[in-house]
Amino acid sequence: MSAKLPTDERLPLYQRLRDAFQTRIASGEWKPGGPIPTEAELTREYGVAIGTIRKAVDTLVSDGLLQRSQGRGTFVRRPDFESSFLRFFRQTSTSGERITPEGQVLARSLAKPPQHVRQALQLDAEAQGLKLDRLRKIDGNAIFREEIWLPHGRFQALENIPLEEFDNLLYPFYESQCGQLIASATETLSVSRADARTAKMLGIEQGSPVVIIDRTALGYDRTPLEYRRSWGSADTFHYRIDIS
Amino acid sequence: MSAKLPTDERLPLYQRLRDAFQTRIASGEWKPGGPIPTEAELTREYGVAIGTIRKAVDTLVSDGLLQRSQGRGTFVRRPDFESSFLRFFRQTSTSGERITPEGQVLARSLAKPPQHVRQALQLDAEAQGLKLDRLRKIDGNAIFREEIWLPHGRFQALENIPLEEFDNLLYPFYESQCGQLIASATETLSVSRADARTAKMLGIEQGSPVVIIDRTALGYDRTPLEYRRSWGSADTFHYRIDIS
DNA sequence: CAGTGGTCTAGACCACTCT
DNA sequence: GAGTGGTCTAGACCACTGT
Repeated sequence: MSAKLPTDERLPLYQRLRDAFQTRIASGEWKPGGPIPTEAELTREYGVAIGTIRKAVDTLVSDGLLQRSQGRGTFVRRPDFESSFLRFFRQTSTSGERITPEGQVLARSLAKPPQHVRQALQLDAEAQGLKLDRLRKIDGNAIFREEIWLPHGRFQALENIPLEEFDNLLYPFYESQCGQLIASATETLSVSRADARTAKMLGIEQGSPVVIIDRTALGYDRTPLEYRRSWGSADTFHYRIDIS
Repeated sequence: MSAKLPTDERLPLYQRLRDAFQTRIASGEWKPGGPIPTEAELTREYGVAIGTIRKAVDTLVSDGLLQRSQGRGTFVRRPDFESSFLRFFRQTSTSGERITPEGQVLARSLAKPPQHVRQALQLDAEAQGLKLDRLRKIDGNAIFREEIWLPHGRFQALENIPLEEFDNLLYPFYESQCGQLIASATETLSVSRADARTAKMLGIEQGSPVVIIDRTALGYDRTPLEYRRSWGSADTFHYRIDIS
């Protein structure tokens, strides 16, 4: 009855189970938002004690991949980037509620990405990239602008969709149009001064401080799927962290 | 044999154990860097199963308060702020190793702290604060400057120590001189432009972008012990986060 | 009510560290 | 070798969710 656990036999059982679960999420067998089998079922399927199953699930829960709900089941978590990103540019005026800024794709092109983008997306020198220029607004005010690079191979479907039909949130859009799921991301934050183009788009003075956020977004199998650079006025920027 | 667990009886055992452990850390009974009793001893002392002890310890480990070491024991973690803070201002030139910047206290004064500091330190309107002006350098180059506010009551010992005798790292210094232990902190990051004083101290142009980090540091019992504002040139600033 | 995850127990054996 | 934390098992009972 016990299913095969392909990973290294020397590893602890619960780690091998975690890898197996992660693979089932990455492959789409366990779908984002959907439930995974119950602990009792997994116990039967893998032939291990329920405590071991629980420990494997625990690690994925603390990694943010799964979500438990007592009495209902355990679910594949759908990561919520847009709001997490927004925390950076906190509107001082707002009532404190979460607002998702509008997103408008201004331009699209097919080109060879520059070297640092190639590296982030792990593309070889000849690979083509799909580039999107995008503006994010709240209440009609430009908050930040974005340059997005996608590996052409996986995102061909986006090539012919009219720009007006791009959704406000891109990650669900990637999922519905291209079957590509974003699972996690790494961001690097730095500060620079606005160039002419950025200043014009954001309605700020050229040379005034801007925050730059570089994001590489990964799929469940940790393949890089998107590289994104965002520019926002530094004035509205506040970021909070807890250390221990 | 079972020790008393003062916290709410309706809470799960492992959470009440965690609270009890946290209290023993906060009180100094379990000292930073030192070992806590073995799991077997705790099992006897509290009269619960070892698995429950382990779960309580697990939560404190993932909170960063404890650290396990197989075969040796479990230890109270001494948080390592200085290096974590440094990650922000990463030297592009360096070899990638961790360097602790030198810290030099330039001035000290006793004054009523401004309102936002009072609030952060939870001081009443009449309370006095000890203020330190400090410069942090790497290889003799100023990296950032700091303004530090301490509640006078707990830090009186610092009042008469010659400024040259302040250590490079303040948190161990607080511990040895005043018996005050820092356990965690919250930081807020924002961007501004250098005023005349900051520009001069950092050797940058007035008006150029600077990163401001506001930190409130807490003791193990979550009492605010230090408020600190740091200014650094935005050019050398890079901060990395992982989202999921 | 049946089914889910949450808590708790008791004990076996393993892997590592120190002396 | 003695003692520590790490892994794994097996099973009992509780709390919550949906029907």
